Amino acid sequence: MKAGLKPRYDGHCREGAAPVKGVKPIVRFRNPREGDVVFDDLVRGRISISNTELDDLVIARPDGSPTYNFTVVVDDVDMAVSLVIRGDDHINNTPRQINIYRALGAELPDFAHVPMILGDDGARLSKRHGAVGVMQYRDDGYLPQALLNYLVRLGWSHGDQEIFSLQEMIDTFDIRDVNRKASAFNTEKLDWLNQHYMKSLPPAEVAQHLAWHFEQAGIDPENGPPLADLVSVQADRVKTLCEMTDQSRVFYREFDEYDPGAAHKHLRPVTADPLAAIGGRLAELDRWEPEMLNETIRAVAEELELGMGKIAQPLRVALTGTAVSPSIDKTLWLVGRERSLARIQRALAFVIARAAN
RNA sequence: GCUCCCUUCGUCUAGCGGUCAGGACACCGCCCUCUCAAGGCGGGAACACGAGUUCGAUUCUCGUAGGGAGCGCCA
Repeated sequence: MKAGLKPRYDGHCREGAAPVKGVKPIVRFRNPREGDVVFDDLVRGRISISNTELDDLVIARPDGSPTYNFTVVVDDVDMAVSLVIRGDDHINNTPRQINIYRALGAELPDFAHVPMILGDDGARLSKRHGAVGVMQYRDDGYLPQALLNYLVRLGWSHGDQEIFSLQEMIDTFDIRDVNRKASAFNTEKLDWLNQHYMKSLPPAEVAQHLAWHFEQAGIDPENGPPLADLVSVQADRVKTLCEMTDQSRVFYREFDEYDPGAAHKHLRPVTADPLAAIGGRLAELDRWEPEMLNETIRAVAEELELGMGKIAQPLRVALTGTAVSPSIDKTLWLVGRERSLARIQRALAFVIARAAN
């Protein structure tokens, strides 16, 4: 090491030696001393390394158990593995392994060393930092299609195409097109893809995944609108199924109290009449569909000569307890007839009580 | 220290000697609008650096810098 050389085996028993009493020997691989090991990596291209850089590595310990670089080769030869795809941290091991393949008289597989994936912050993923199991993404509310699509585009591309169905991935993917550079995971783009799939997949399919999240959150889907209906209106308002679940509670359960800010701003005494008028008109409806709900609200607004803002916001707070929800017709639709009428009455009572103070 | 690998917008990428260096996410602006979104339109934003090769380099070669990996009787 002082001479700037690598620490390595001195070749003491390279040409063979008699067993030494009291010493349990290890077994080393007799690596060629001259020439280069050259291989064509499917993603890196031609890689060449001199045999002088390779040591006579240990392949069996004193107890006879084999070591990694040896077992990997033996195992892959046994299984007739024809293509080895692994992280690029194994590039340095490959020449040693190739020499073992040759010594074994085995056919060489193709090698493809793919770069690793970095975290959102560009730092390497590790157990301590950022690394998670795939199922974590389900827990976090991502659809399988979104994760797959995101991952396939990380380090690989097919022209300018961003959206890939599973079949398209299978048809167009080629390991040779994979990039050599490590890429950073970008959750914002995953979010975008997730929303894309929530919006474009059949609502019923998304609903199946959503049902799992409802169960996790302890919400009974039977206590409100069909999940597919929910998906159709919430998909373009949230990034994940978790958000969708969180923001949809109000359609399945009563809320405790109004958001203070929203109530203060929108449930004012002046809204009593409009709310009462809307409640009355909605009660007369014989069907409860977005289109007629929308017409009804607009008609009331027109009759009272109020802008939609003056009508929709108080109603929104009445229905959901907050100032943010889907468009007012869809909100009414999802809350459902009975629950909507009841909540309007509740808001009315709140407004009247407030006026009395 | 030695060896190997990597380097285009903030991020994911297209490019494979001649392009106004293209797309996507994100960001900014405008439009739409009952809130929040979604959507539409537009905008800013990159070839790490230095030498070569060449009529011409993002592209080919060699250096430099920066980053990563390996140099185990761990996998």
